[in-house]
Amino acid sequence: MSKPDKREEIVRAALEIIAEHGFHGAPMALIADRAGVGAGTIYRYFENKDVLITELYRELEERIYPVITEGYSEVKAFRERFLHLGTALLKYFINNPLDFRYLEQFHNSPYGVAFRRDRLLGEKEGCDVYRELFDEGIAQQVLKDVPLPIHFALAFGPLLSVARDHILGFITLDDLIIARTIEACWDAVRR
Amino acid sequence: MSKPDKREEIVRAALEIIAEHGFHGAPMALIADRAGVGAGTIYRYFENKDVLITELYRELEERIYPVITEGYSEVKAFRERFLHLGTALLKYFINNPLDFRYLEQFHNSPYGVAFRRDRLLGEKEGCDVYRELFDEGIAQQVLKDVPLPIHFALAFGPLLSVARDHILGFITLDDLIIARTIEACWDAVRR
Amino acid sequence: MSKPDKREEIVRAALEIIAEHGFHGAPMALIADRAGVGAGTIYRYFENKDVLITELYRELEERIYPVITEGYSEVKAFRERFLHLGTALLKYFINNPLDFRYLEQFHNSPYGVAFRRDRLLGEKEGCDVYRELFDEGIAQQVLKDVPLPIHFALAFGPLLSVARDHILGFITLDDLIIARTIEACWDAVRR
Amino acid sequence: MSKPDKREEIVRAALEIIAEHGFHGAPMALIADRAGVGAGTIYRYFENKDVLITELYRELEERIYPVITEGYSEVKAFRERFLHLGTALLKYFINNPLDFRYLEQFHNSPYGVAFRRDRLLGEKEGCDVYRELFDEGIAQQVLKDVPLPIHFALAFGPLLSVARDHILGFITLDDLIIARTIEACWDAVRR
DNA sequence: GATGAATGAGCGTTCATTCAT
DNA sequence: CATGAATGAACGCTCATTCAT
Repeated sequence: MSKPDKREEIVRAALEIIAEHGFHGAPMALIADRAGVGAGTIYRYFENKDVLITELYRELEERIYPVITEGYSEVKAFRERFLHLGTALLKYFINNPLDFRYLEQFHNSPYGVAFRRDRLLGEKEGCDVYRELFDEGIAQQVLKDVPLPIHFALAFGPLLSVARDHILGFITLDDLIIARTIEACWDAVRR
Repeated sequence: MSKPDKREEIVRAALEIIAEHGFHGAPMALIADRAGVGAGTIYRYFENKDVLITELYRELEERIYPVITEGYSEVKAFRERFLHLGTALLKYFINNPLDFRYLEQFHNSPYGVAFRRDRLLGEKEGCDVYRELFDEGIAQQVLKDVPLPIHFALAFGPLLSVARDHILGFITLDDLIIARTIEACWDAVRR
Repeated sequence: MSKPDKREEIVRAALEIIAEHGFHGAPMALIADRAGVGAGTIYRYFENKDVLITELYRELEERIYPVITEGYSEVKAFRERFLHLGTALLKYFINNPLDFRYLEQFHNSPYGVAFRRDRLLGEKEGCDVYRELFDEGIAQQVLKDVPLPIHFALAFGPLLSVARDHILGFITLDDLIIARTIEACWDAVRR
Repeated sequence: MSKPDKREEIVRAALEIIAEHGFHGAPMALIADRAGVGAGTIYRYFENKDVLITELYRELEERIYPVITEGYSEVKAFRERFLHLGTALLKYFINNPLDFRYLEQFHNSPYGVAFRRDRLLGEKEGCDVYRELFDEGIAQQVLKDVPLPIHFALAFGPLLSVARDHILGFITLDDLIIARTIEACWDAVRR
């Protein structure tokens, strides 16, 4: 197993175990085991558990981005673009429940809060397609006159909630319901 | 300090610490300290940490209910009732950030999932005003034709997200923004 | 409930619980509960748990003595007396399994060792019928020429072992087997 | 210190402390200390305290067996074989008082009872020399006509009692007394 | 005298991290 | 580089004992 391979295995193992059992149900020794490496090896690639967790988050973001933006064109109508990005994200979550559950764990934790604070304040790079789209929508007065974070909430709030319910088995989403949900989000944000 | 006082102090301390640091950042010894009682004392009132956590959740629910429903009248127009309940809940969260953060911690944890499963399947009692309202709205075709959990997501998803952002200091809500946010949620669910 | 009653209830409860679950499976609070008294009340009658345990032992000894010696006559033949005392003790244990298990717990513990040391060294009073009988047997050369403790071992060792097996359900004793067992013990000690 | 060394040290420390103070007088931390290892280290070798206790018991059994059976020959006369096994066991106990006291603690505890039940019912392997010897003696009518457990009681009961007395300093055994004691046991079991 | 709520030392156990090999 | 045995601080929880009522 070559060096980058080990790193990858560690990240994969961490994703699986943390998504399923949470940060505190994921001992480093178990992650190492599942990754097929020694416990000490993790510390060659990640300074400590916190770094591993944060790094994994960043990798997930990067993995999602190209999937979301596939077929996305900035020349399409605004509404269409909104629906595209919403639908793509929701479907990504449904198809990658481990990723979703990890992201949820992360957001709902001290890690996530600190991360988000950096994002908002430091203007670090993120899933900026969304930001650009909303900024444009506000500028063009297609979207309601509320601050950006409210729009994020109106769009992503239901989306995450619906994804969670689906993954936990409380509802079963199909294409029709997905479409109606995203359109409802559109009703929320549009003027 | 009288008997019920101690229980109350324990509950208060647990709320504070868990809201701030999560379940795993809240050792029983620290809760006891903050409550001004001995470590063993907690176990006179709560069988174990899990029970304390679940019980605290239930108490919060009970505390919230009357506040939410104050001034709520079933004879008012549907839209008005929706706005009332949404606004009341959001304001409650803003005014009681510890409660909000605790509820978030709870929902995003095995406790919360199990709890919710019971709610959905067992039809246990809960914040049923919401359920009744949505059921009525669907029946009367005031609301969009999507399953109940989708409506919950469309209404509560943004609300929780907005409350979180406010409490974490990412935005500052005022009455106007609150009103616009809830109205946007109304746009999402209404036909 | 009058004062001596409470003491009696405590002793009874302690016997039951300790016999069943051992010293460490018998919290004072549980004993108090079973006795129908407050936890603090035990300390009015017994200085601490150790004293309760030792006191209970002494009471059992006193309870056993008259049962054992009933119908016992020092004028009967030596062998007959031996068989009487052996049979009586074994039957007592079988009929009072709680007593037996308590005594076993006690003997096999620091308490028991200290107690026995006092007995042997300090010549404190005990179940002296046995001692007198064996002393006489040795003096009269009816018994083998080995020290007194060896005789105790030869007589009581099998007896306790057999009682334990019966109480634990490994064997079922009847009058015939009991008789044969005690006679075998007689073969062991007699010249 | 190499790996098996640590395990050995832990086992030795556990034997010492438990033999001296009983299971409940032997905190894991103390065992670790005495073994010269960290508290957590014990758990690398033994899943938990119960497993350590049971494992230690098994090791003692295995340690004893070859000592007992040294010079034992199945072709010798029955009486001689009985005396050999009895004497060997008693001497082993005298020479290894820690082993003896540990075994006593074990037998007189839930562990021991469960263990023995398995032995009797499940026909698991154990110190089967004894069983075979007694079975043969019963079959050949050399031994009295009583069930096997009675024979065990008649032979081991006094033996354990005598060993205990010696180890606690209540008597001092020498070869003569040992021989007489075992011969007395022989008188007990033989027809 | 009787109570039982309160205590806190002490237990068995876990796990992030280190470091000799 | 990689390992995994070793660590020990920290956890949740128990229970003998005390003392205000």
